[in-house]
Amino acid sequence: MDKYNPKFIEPKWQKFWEEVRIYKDYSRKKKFYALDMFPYPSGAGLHVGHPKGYIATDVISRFKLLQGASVLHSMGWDAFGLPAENYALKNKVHPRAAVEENIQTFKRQLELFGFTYDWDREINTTDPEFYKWTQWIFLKMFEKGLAYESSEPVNWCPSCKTVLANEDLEKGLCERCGSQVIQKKLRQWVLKMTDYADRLLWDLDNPGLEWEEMIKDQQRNWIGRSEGVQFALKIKNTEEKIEVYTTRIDTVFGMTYAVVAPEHEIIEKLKGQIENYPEVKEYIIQSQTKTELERTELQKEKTGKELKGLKIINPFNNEELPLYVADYVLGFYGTGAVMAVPAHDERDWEFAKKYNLTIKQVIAPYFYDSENPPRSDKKKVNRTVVQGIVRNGDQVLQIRWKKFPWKTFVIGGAEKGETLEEAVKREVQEETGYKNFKSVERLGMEMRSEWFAIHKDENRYAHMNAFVLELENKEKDEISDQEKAIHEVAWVSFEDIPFGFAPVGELQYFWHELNNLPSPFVQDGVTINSGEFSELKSTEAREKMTAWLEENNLGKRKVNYKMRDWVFSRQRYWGEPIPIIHCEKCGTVAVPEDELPVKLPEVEKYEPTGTGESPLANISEWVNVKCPQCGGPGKRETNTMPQWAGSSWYYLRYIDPKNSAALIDKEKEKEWMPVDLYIGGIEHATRHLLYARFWHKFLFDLGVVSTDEPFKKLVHVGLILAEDGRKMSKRWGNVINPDEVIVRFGADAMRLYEMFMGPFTQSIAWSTNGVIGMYRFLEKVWKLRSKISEQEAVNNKMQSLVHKTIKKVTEDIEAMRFNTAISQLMILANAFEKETEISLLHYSCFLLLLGPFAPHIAEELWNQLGHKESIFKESWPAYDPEFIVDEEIELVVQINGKVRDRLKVAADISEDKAKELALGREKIKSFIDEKEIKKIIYVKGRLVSIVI
RNA sequence: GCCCAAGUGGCGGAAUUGGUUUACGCGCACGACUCAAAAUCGUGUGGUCGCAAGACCGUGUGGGUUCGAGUCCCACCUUGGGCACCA
Repeated sequence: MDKYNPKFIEPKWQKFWEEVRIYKDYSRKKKFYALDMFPYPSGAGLHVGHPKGYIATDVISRFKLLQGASVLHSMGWDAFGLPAENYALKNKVHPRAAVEENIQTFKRQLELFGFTYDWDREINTTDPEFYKWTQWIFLKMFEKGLAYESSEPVNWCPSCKTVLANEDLEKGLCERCGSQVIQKKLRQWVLKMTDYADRLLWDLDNPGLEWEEMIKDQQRNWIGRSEGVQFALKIKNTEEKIEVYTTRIDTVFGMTYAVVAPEHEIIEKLKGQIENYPEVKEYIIQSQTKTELERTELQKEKTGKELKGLKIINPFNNEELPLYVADYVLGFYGTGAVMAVPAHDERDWEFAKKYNLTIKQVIAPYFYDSENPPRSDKKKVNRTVVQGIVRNGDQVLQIRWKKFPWKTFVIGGAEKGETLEEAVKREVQEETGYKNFKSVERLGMEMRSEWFAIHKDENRYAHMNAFVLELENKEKDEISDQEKAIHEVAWVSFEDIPFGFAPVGELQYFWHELNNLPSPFVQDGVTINSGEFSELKSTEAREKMTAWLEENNLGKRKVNYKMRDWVFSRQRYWGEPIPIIHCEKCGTVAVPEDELPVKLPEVEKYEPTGTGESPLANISEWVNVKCPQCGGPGKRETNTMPQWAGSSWYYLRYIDPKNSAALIDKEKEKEWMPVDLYIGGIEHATRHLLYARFWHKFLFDLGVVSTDEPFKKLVHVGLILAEDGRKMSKRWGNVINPDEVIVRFGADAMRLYEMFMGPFTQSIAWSTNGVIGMYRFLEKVWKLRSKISEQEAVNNKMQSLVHKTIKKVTEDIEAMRFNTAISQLMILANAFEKETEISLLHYSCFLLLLGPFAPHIAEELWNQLGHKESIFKESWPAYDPEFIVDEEIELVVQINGKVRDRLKVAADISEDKAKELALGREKIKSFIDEKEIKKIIYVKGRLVSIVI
């Protein structure tokens, strides 16, 4: 073989690896569990984006193998669920047949890459031996009261004809088919995920959990924990009260009305006393028929109706306040009722504006004391300063630049007839003595956003007022950045503001000030107009008011979550049957464990019925069974589990795939868990990854697993976009099939390219030319064979480069910086190319480093060197720090920070010698000339910086 | 609106964490081999001015800190991603 030809090399070694079970040696001391998110075997087959994550896992697996670890790395199929079923329906085949066919395609495609999968451990979520345990977990949850039936309204997709979990929605639409989801009351199985909410949230902060911060943030957001107070508002002249939930009890004295959601029970209960009940009823019907689209897209115009005749009482001051029904209050969150504080809540404010309700300010901004900034959090302090000016009595204080190095304040104001811009310029010029104004001379040209101007008297106020009004009349995009900047510094009369510190910034704020309205969105500050709770910091007030409510038995602390319980049943055929029997006498009864699995029966028609029943309901011989408890007539649950069930625990099964007695053997579990590295798509951040953690914690509580988190390290794969920069999709016709790439360039070139494209987690467009580049590199490596010499390494420079490469590649693989690892390999290959002879040792070393990325060619060349054993039985090379040190370095000479000269010096040069050499250079002399040298800075091994 | 990430050549991207901006790859230009082309090899490749030596300007924009900023601080702009009436 003279020419590099992957077609001959790759299948040969793939077969070899399988035969010698090179990566199935599980006897080594160190363990490494590498996990890929197993694919959904769709009909389309793989596109080039799919394997990227698998390649990375494989690179690391081979790297760990070479480092002497036993590596668990397998593959399986997540084959239940809507897409498989919809595909089957469309192509008029049985889902099982479709899935089997698709798996074959996927498997064939994956095998082309030479992955280190142990196919003996292959799993399939639709295999009864697998879903037996999915059902078993469900039963355990049922036993513990975590799986329950509910008839709350749920998301229903009219096109897929099934209910969906909150996690299955994308902007209110069905994630699968994009249809508008409606709310429907249906009996459903629900998993009590909220019981685990706190653990799911807090364990994200475990120091051992090496997850990307971004994914943790998404989960935190999704869980949406909020701490607040729930308390009762009595309804005047009745025995009834409504419970409200708030996180801002410190604003309770600003409550000027209360609102209930349209579905709130109080309306029906007290309809006799609601004077305008017909009107209210009509409003409720209207809002219920509003589609989700209207509710969200119609610019959130707030609507509502007063419940006339009902007055609620604020327990803090016994004020009687009106009660409204409005659909901006959500029925399912909190208590479905809120206290409304228009002065400090944007939504309430909008509503109050529209219906002309009282707005009462109860929080004032801080007085800003420059000696004691109000917040310890630096970021927030900055914001505060940026939006405000300090005042002390009649005097405006200048904030010292030393204290706030990020901002310079200019004190002054506009004279009559001056624009604000002119005023600022003038003031700045008058202040030229100011130390840090480097570009005062350029002031004539531009306004700088960091300058603040402050008015001094009413005339100027009026002037500024006009300026702001002028801006208000412009379209948003007509306003230039300059104007925005000016606007930002514009200042208003702070005589109106109780604490002398007013927010400025957006027009909205401004408008409020001009109209003498309280600033609506002050989030934090000091309470005012709050009776005995006045003049407290918000946080303090919150604490005291909560305590007061608790002491008087009027309310209690409560934690709320945005995350809902997991709606766990689907009215579709292709899923795990829920192992429950409904008995008239005994109610819902668990199928006994020894009867598991409850197999999915064959049906003639597996189309969804659309009635809220699954197609299984029609098979009477399957449905009608004896009750396991009383032996009387019972009916099987006909709903099936959602797509995410099997994937919530599959990673455990790879460890012990054939165990028929238990989900997993305890010893084996301890040996392998947790997963050391988990790689997959970011789209699973709030679905699969949350569900899996939830189930894992449940299994932990059961004692089935020994770790409280399943995945130690989690990294997401960056998307591969099409060459046109769009997502790869059949719709655009820009999908690239990996088969074609492998046929043209081989698996090694493709593996290399996908790892070389850029940072692993980043989305980058595919480039076939890039693959060609990798192919050339492999050809180069191939050709280098002819230069191998058995002689010992004598070339010091080459020795150093080889050791540097070992260091770089080792560290880069560990940190998953594959792109720079490959760059380094190329640098070494390029250096080899320039030599007439390459030491055998160096070349062998290079092959070992290349192996994880391009295993086939590495194995072939290793074999050609005369080795009988696989290269992956070798051990990873170590580098010697001694060889990495350069003998000669290039020293940079800077003058005032600019590079003026470079010189080659010995690496161990002394500081004095370096300075002397630098100053002795002709070029440097000519730059220094007659000028005085103020300072010379020396950075070892890098540079000499001369300040003149 | 809120939260997160990111802006560096013609393109994908490097940059020892404050110290030579543009490593490596693609593309492009020129040269060698060839009757020719492809392939391969070699050389060059941020911009402006200049015959040249060289000078100046350059990491989204405007400032700041520093002998020195892609990197740190402040504000703004743009592009992706997530959440979205969650009280």
